Amino acid sequence: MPEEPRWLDECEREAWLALASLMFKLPGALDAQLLRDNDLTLFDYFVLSGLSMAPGRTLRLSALASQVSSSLSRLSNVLKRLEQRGLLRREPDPDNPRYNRAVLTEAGWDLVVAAAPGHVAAVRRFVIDGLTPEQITALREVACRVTQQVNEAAEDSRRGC
Amino acid sequence: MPEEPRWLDECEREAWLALASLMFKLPGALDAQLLRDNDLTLFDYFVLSGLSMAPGRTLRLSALASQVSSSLSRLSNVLKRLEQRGLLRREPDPDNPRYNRAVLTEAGWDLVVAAAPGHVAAVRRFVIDGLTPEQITALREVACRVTQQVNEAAEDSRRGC
DNA sequence: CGCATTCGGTTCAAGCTTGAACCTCGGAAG
DNA sequence: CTTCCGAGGTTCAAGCTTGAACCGAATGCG
Repeated sequence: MPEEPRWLDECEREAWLALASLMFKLPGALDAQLLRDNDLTLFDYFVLSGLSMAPGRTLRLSALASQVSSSLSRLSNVLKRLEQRGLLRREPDPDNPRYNRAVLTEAGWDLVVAAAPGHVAAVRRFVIDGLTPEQITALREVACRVTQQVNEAAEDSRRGC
Repeated sequence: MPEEPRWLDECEREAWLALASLMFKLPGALDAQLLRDNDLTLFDYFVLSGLSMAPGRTLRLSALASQVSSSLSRLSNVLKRLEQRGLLRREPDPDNPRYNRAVLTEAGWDLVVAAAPGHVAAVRRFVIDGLTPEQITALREVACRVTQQVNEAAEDSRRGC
């Protein structure tokens, strides 16, 4: 249906290629640090850290999934592994027993506390410390905007079923 | 070794979380469009597109790997699949027969040409069209900077062996 | 000359992600 | 009442990525 598509101009192309390069490399770099030092992937860390900041160190699974931008399927698999390592438990939500929640254990909390400094240092090294304050603000705005566009598209295509 | 780590302030944290969210969602959204419409992953597309823009539609494997920010191992696996689909060939480099090159076939070229409009439209929809020209420039600078930091860290750790 | 290292690339096993299929439970609609 | 549907989760097979081990060909370097 696109008769003559609108190609990217030079500036847009460079921005997109740079972003693509970032997307391909940054996750690997952060994964590598966490795996080496704490035997966690970046995704594992986000899950545990998300729980650690929630009231009662607890979240409903679907809330957790949306917080870490993942499918329920992926989250379920990861939770199984983390539960086997004793870092969290799954249990029915006492308020509404048809929901499940994930609860961070003491061991899970300790691991987040132990992993956080190294992880934050890596985020600084790779991302934050190379940028000016204006660039950090711009990054936040751009990334929020893009995330929002992606979410809207996802909702649209759900509606379009 | 980190006595009291430098945590992220509110602004830095927001920027980092937004970027993380982007990194988790954007690749999936672009993959989904290409898979649905052209049976290619984003990574496949970058490989084919990289070849299509190279002189002679040909690149040495290691040059291609660095262009698409991937390990040689990953590239080798992907090339095997793309070669089986007849989209490219591998052959020794005539200039220096100990190197191998990947050469885009006619079918590969046709597929890139067919896939490009839809892919560009998705990049516009998810990324470019939501941003002002200043934001696009800022994005390029930020993403370049981050990529560079990651590359430097990778080189450092290679040196540090 | 010979030894070791590096570079370019491939392969393999282990682990991770994805999407589809499935299950259960609680409404809403007929 | 019962039938249907959707939301919350889980599971499974298929496919992808990763890192380590490996190979052959050059290129030091002693």
